[in-house]
Amino acid sequence: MRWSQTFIPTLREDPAGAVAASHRLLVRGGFIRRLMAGSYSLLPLGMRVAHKISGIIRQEMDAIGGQEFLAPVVHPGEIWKRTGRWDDVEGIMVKFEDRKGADLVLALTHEEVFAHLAAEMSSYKELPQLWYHLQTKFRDEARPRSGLLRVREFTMKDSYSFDLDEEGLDRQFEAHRGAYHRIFTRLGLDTIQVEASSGNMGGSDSVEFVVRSPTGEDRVAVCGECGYAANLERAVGLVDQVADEPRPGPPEPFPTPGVRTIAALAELGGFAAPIRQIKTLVCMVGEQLTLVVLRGDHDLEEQKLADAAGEAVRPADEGEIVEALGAHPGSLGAVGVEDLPVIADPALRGRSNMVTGANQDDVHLRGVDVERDIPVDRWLDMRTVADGEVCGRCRRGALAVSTVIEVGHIFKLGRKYSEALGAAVLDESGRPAPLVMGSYGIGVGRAMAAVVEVCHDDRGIVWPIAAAPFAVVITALRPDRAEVLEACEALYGGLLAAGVEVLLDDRPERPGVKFTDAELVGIPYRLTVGPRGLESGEAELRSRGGSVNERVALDLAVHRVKELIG
RNA sequence: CGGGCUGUGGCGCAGCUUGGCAGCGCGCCUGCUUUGGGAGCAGGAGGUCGUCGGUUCGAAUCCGACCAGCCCGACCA
Repeated sequence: MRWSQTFIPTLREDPAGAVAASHRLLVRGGFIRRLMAGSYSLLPLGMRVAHKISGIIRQEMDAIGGQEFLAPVVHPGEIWKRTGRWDDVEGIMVKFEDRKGADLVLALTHEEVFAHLAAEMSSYKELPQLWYHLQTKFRDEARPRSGLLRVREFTMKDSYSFDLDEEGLDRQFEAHRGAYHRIFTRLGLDTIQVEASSGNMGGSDSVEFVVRSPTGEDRVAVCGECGYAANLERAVGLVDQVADEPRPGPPEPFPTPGVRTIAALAELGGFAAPIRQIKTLVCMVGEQLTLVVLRGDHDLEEQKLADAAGEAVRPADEGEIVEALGAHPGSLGAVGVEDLPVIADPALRGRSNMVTGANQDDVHLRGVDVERDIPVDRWLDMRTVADGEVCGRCRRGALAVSTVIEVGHIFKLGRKYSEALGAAVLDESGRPAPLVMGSYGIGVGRAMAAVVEVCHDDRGIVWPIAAAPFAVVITALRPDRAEVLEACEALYGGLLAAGVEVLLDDRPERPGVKFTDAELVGIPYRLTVGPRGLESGEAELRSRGGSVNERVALDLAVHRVKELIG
């Protein structure tokens, strides 16, 4: 393509409010434009990158036996009601009605539709199946942010596997693990595979593919010894043991005027160090107001609690707390509370001589023996692991916590959707068997943004060749001179004939403008053709990453470029 | 949903405190000069100052409501 005739609106300045590098650079480079919060148009350059990424995804999905479909974006509410998600995912699901008043929803994912399609199968002989599509999803996120990293409308490659049994599912799951690894590697992304919570997707196991980046929204823990890696929503570490000095007698109230936080209480002395406090939180677990207690220096990981309890969890509001306990947050405790269930973190097991709130404002209790004084109903691991903690699996290595971008997620779903939607086949013995499903997703735009987060410098994007909108840009200096234009056209024609994706910068701009634009846009190779080099029949060939910087004879340039891009 | 902030030509911003001609930089158009790292000169186009209402002789500016967006948090199939 010719730059002069292509819509590439580059900007000299960062867009207002853009913080993430991928956000700034994709907008400045003319790849994307925002329509509303969390909705972006792909411009020609962005579309080319999206095509590259989709192409790689298709190749790898096809290689593991995937068949490409295209399912609709607007679904009948009916199928979502059948799986129960009509109510479960309230909030981010956009619901509306057609002219007849029938319920419709915008696709947030496609388990229901594909399970519905799978209901047409009738024999185990048709299995296994692996179906996928690249299709728009819409999720009315509470807070879209960071350009393409978290949006409301996006294209996702989602695939769905159907098997007769768990062994089949395991094979498809492992095939996806391999395919995803290859996809991200080809895109230049160094991914970590981490155990993750399945959230309200349901199902047994899930693995996220994540890329280390400070811009990410997720945090994961990775063991340096055994390779254990898990999202903090699930990660398990070993808690350090604390030796308590026993203190005889019942808990003793003491006045703590104005003390509302763990830190403020700790200032009263060593006896109230955070590690010697009991943190009492009040949560709505399902429909039940529940006391949640942890060690003072530990944080609650809500998802771990939700998964362990098998219920949705939300923090109680202040009104609910005061009504139930008669005190405000800051003076709460679980000692002697009989009318509410108490869930405790195992780090509190066996602890004694601790400090906690007395359920009376400005009063705390000391000398609390956890198992003696608190009526614990359930012990559930629900604390957030901390950086440096000992690995919960190998019990030797240290867990390193890092911030990551989630670029892919694979789920073992089991039979939830197939049972709800009647997707079953007859097995060898002639009995109906609900299909065992898996689902697997990659966000195309997020992958694009992740590549930019990882591959950029202070001048702009540095695309890996596999994702680049063009492999080469020919920068024509003084295109108003016939000899320059002729040489560029010859090169351009030669590269096109050789099947190289080439952009000819034929704009009547000054050299500096062209160089900076080429670097901002991030095209991997640049051939510079100007009067100076033409005197010796040469062009200058540079790689955006800096590893190549050489002069090539014009008649060898096509060959040399082919050699470099492979 | 809570907290903080912002809305002024295509982009980035000033002006608002103390009401009185709507400005600057970049970009854009025309001409001339220039051309190996964001050119110079001259001329020019382009704005319901987010929306609605109020105060006032007069509102970008003051007041109210609403809308939109950004950042932090909550939330996140």
